[in-house]
Amino acid sequence: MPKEQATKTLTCPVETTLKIIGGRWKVLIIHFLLNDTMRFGELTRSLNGISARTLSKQLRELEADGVVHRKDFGEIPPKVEYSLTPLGRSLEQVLLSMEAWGSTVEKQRTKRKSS
Amino acid sequence: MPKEQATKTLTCPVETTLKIIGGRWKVLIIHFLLNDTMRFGELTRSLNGISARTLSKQLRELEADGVVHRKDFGEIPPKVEYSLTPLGRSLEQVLLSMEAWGSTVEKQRTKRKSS
DNA sequence: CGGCATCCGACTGGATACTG
DNA sequence: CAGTATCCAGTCGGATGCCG
Repeated sequence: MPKEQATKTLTCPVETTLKIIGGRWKVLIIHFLLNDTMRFGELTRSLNGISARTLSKQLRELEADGVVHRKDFGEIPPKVEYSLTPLGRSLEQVLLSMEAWGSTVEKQRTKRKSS
Repeated sequence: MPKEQATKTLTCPVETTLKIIGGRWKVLIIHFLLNDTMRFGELTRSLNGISARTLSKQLRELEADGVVHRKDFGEIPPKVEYSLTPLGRSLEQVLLSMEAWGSTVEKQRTKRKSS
């Protein structure tokens, strides 16, 4: 039985960050959770096309890395809420700088196409 | 002949950034090139353990994405220098914020271990 | 509703050998 | 020196089906 374990520390903090947020849907998940606490089903609908297994895995990894908090209400029918930890919320600055840079790349590409 | 093509634009600028710098060695390559223009062999030695094929591929991708500039001197023996484009240099802010966040993660992990 | 188990295909990156 | 060609292994994420 493989116990969930947090991403291994690499030599460089930048790579640590990359390992944690580098998953296919992770920045999107974080993006949504920055606005709201959300349930599993809400996330499934927001992340158009993600499968339950994949969403589950990404969330467990984020949880293991201390970015996401999982609150299980232990009810029937099941109810689980996901939110960001303080560490997760502190990722906003990183995402903002990445978004700013990504935007300049996209602008540059548009210019190249029209030239 | 498979033409090198830049990473496809995704819905979100953050994912664009991730696609471009998400490769196994890319942030390290950028890190070194922020300090210096470097030759292929220098990079090989700096990135301990990377194979020629892998380094070549990562560099071509970074070049296709407009981050790295490749200058071939066309001499025998071959001499090629790699440097960052202005766009590549503008990544420094992104790497700094990622490094800052990654450091806090590592500190937190250390605390957890010692508790 | 919120998962987990199983199976699987695609992609990435590594090892090795060879070349202009 | 700076690659390319070939082959291969590990990982990631998707599809599907089942369950409490």
